[in-house]
Amino acid sequence: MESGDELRFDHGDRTPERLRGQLSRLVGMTAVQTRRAAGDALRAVGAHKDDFVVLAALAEFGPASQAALSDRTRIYKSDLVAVLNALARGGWIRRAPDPADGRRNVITITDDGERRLAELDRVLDDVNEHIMAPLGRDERAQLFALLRRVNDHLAGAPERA
Amino acid sequence: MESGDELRFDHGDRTPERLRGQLSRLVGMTAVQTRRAAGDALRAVGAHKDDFVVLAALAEFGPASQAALSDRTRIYKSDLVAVLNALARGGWIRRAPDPADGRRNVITITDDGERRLAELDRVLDDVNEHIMAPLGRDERAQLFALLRRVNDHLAGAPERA
DNA sequence: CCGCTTGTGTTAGGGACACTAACGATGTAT
DNA sequence: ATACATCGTTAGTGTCCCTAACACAAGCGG
Repeated sequence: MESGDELRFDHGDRTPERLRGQLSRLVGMTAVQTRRAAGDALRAVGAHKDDFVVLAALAEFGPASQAALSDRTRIYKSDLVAVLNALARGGWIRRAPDPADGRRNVITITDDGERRLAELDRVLDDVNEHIMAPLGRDERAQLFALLRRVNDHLAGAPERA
Repeated sequence: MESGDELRFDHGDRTPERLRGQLSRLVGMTAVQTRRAAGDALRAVGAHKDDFVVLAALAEFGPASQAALSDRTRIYKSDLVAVLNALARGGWIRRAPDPADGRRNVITITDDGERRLAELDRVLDDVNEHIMAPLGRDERAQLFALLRRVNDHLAGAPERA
C-alpha cells in the first residue's frame, strides 16, 4: 500500500540537516497529511470539511446569517455560498430570507442536518483517533497546547491568558 | 497593524466547541501562519522557500542531478525546473549536462550560492525564533518530537525507532 | 544491432485552499 | 435626501501539492 511517503519530514541520511530545524516545514507537511486524512474520510461519505464546520456552528449557535456563519467558521463569505448550496441541496440546512432584514438570509439546520452532523462527527472522531494514534492522552493534550500557543502568538495575541 | 486574526484557532465563545477538538484544523491553520511568516521573510530578500531547500541540499550533499535533488527535497521534479531556472538566473547554481549520462544535468552550487544560503539561513533562523518565541527550549523540542511522531505515523511508518 | 523498458528533464494542467475585488441590493445615519 | 455600511454573490488571484504526457538518452535481452 506504500503511502504518502513523500510527506515524511525526516528521511534519515537523505534529508538535509538544515531542513530538520524548520518548524514551518514540519508543521506544513503534517498539515497536508492530516488535511488529507480528514478530507479522504469525509469524501468517502460525500462530505467536505466545510460541511462539518458549518453544521457544527449552526447546531451550537442556532440559526444565523451567512455573515455570522462566516465569522464563526473563518470560511470566507464568498466561499460559503457554494458550501451552503451543497448543504441545501442535501436538505441539511434551510436558507430563507430574513423578514427583519432584506439583505440577510437566515440559515437553519434541519433534522436531517443534525443527523448528518452526528455522522460527520463520528467520522472525524475516527480520523482524529487515527491521526493521534501514536500519542498518549497527556501527549495529545500537550501537542494541542503547544500548537495553540504558537497559533495564538502568530495570530497577534497580546499574551492573553 | 491588526494582523491575520482570521487564522486564530480559538476565538473563545465565538468558536464552535466541536471545532476545538480537530487537530487537523489547528495544525492546518498554524501551518498557514508559519508558511506565511517564512514566505514573507524570504520574499523580502527576493527568495522563495524552495530556494533555501535546494541550496541546502546542494551544500550538504554536493552536486546532484535534478532527480536526486527532487528525491532529497520532496520538491516534484516538475516544479524543480522553475526553481533551478531562478537559482541559475541569480548565479547561485550552475546547471551543466552530465558527461557521463546524457539524460542528466549536474547541478552545482556556486560560491555566490553558498553566500546566498548563509543569508537565507539567517533569515529563517529569525523566522523560527519568531514563530517559537512563546515556547521555552524544552517546549520547542517537545513540539518537534510530538509533531514528528504524528508525521512519521501518517507517512506510513511501521513503528521505526 | 534492434527493440524494450526504464530513468531524466520538461511542459502543461488539475484541484484544493486562502484570499481579494467588485457589485447590486438593502439597511442605517445624518 | 444623501451618504455610508452591510449582505450575499460572482469572479478571479496566488500558492501548494500533485499527475500526465513526452522527447530523449541509457541499459538490457534477444
